[in-house]
Amino acid sequence: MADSPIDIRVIAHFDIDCFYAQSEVLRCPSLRGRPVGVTQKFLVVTTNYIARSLGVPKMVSIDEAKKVLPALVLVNGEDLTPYRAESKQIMAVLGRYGVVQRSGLDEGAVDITAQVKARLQCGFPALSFSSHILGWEAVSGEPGNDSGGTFVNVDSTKLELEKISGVDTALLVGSQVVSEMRSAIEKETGFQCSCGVAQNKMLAKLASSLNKPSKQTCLLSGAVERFIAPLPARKIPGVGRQTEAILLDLGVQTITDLKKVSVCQLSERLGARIGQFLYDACRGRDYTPVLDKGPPKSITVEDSFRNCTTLQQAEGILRVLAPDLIKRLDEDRVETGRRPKSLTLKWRVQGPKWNFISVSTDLPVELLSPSLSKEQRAAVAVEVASRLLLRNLGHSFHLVVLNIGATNFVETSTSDPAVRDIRSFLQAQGNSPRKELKVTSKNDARARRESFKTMTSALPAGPTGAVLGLNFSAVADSQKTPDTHIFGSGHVGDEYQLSNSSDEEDGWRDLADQLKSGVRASCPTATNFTQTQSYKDVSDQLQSQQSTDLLHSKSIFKTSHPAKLKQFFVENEDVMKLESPDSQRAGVTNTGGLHFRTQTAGSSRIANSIAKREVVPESTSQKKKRKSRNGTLDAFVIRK
DNA sequence: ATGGGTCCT
DNA sequence: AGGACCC
Repeated sequence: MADSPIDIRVIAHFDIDCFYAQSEVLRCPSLRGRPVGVTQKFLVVTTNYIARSLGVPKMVSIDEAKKVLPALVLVNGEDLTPYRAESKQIMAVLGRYGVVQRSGLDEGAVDITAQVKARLQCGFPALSFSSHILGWEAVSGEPGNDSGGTFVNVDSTKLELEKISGVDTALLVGSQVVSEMRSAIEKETGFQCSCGVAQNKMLAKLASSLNKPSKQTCLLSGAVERFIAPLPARKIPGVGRQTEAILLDLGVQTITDLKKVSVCQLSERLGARIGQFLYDACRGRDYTPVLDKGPPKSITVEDSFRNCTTLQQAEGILRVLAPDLIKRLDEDRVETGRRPKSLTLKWRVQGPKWNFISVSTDLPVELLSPSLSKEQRAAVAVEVASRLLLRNLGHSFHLVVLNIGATNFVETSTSDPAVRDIRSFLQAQGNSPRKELKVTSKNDARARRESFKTMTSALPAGPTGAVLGLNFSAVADSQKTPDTHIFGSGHVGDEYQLSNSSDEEDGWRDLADQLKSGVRASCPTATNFTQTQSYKDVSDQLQSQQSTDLLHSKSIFKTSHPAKLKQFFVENEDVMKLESPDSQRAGVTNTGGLHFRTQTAGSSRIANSIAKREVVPESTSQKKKRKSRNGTLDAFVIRK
């Protein structure tokens, strides 16, 4: 039965040809035309196709490779930094054509169904591309080739359109799209790749490895069964050594063998999930969508070595690794705004058992603190890691691999790209229409906003203040510990009820009274930091006191969560640094990222607008007035 | 094996 | 925390 058009998918699987080796050749043109191998430690991890044609496969020892081919040019590829950067460029090109699911630096699946459908809107589009095609005979009337597919320069004149099924039509148009994608990648990044086009991720991946390098293979529907039937079960992505061994025990070698085993039998030996997966896979079925997995869930650095038997040696290794980790975490923060919560240490000891041992701990906030030098932060990492090692290894050990990394990333206020660079953000406010801020965090950001609305609408009408820029609100913890506050992030445009007093300090006191009167039990509200002390001062204070007045003159709240408060200060330090005498002069109280302007009764227009939750641009006269005092803040906009 | 990653249990 | 899998 034919698939309904709504079920048809066209998936392309891309695989950059010998990625590391190609990268080295691209960055060092004198290598072009020569056999090249990329090394990590004592291994040649990959070779270009020239080297392969001269007898050097990938994953051989350097000694062996040199013996086979003395002319082999070896390049060290232990530092993945350039590969990561190039991979990102390539993935960005792919991303223009559909959702991309990366797997490793050099591979990815792209769902190009939408592209295909768009081209079929106006009937069968003109085709012009070269591809290997399995099942060619069914759509052309020409003879086909089952080993690797028929190589054809496709154009519409070769096709017997009336004979082609909807699925195959889509796959052929998809191949046209893929041909253009490969050209785009090569033109924009220099990289050549191989590609498979099929109805699902598994088949596309299998097809992509059929013809290399720099070739594409299309697997038409009629050829699926006979293509996969003779393949070893191990070829199914997801079937590794262990599963292969169990299948062999069941008498299964090929996909054809696998088809004869019942789901029950498979599930018995391998668990229901893998059982069902294999049952589908050997029939060419893979219903899993192409999913963008987002930024990495862990960032780690590691090294391997021959002997590391003392803590001093381990620390030496960590001192090399830690700066790399810090650098990568910083880059990640610039890109994503998130922060890792856990530090993991993983190692392998010498011996027949090659398994990794791993431990994790809370990642010390100092590791990410912008006020500490990179060296200081690296030293913190080394210290924590070495303590972890000492605790878990005892005194006699022999490490061969050491890995340190960060996981458990959480969104922060700066995870929102719109507020990541508050400097440009604030500058942009005056000139551009207000950007809708997206609340992306899966946590309680939405709930917080909702409860905030409840709070602001429940409060009596009256003069109101509004947050001008990025703000942080203190979320009341719970009733059980009065005077306890957890610090979280608020949002641009959140509104706060302030006092009608023109005296800032009274305003804050009123706010505190509101909180005390019970509003805070269920609602987030504003808190008040002033930026008169550096993080270090606060940190010292926090360390010396269990509960501390935040700051002298304007502090209202106490905290019973010094650790969380400290975390908050570290997280937001870069924002807090924005504090400038200018904003003081402007009559704006910048309180640790909170930009408040107190509205007196005279500003009824704005007060009303806030009540109605309108967007209110600052009036020209207001702006002029303020600009005459200072020019740092360009807009006063209230949202919702 | 290398220097990374993923997801599941 | 460890295992199986992927490149």
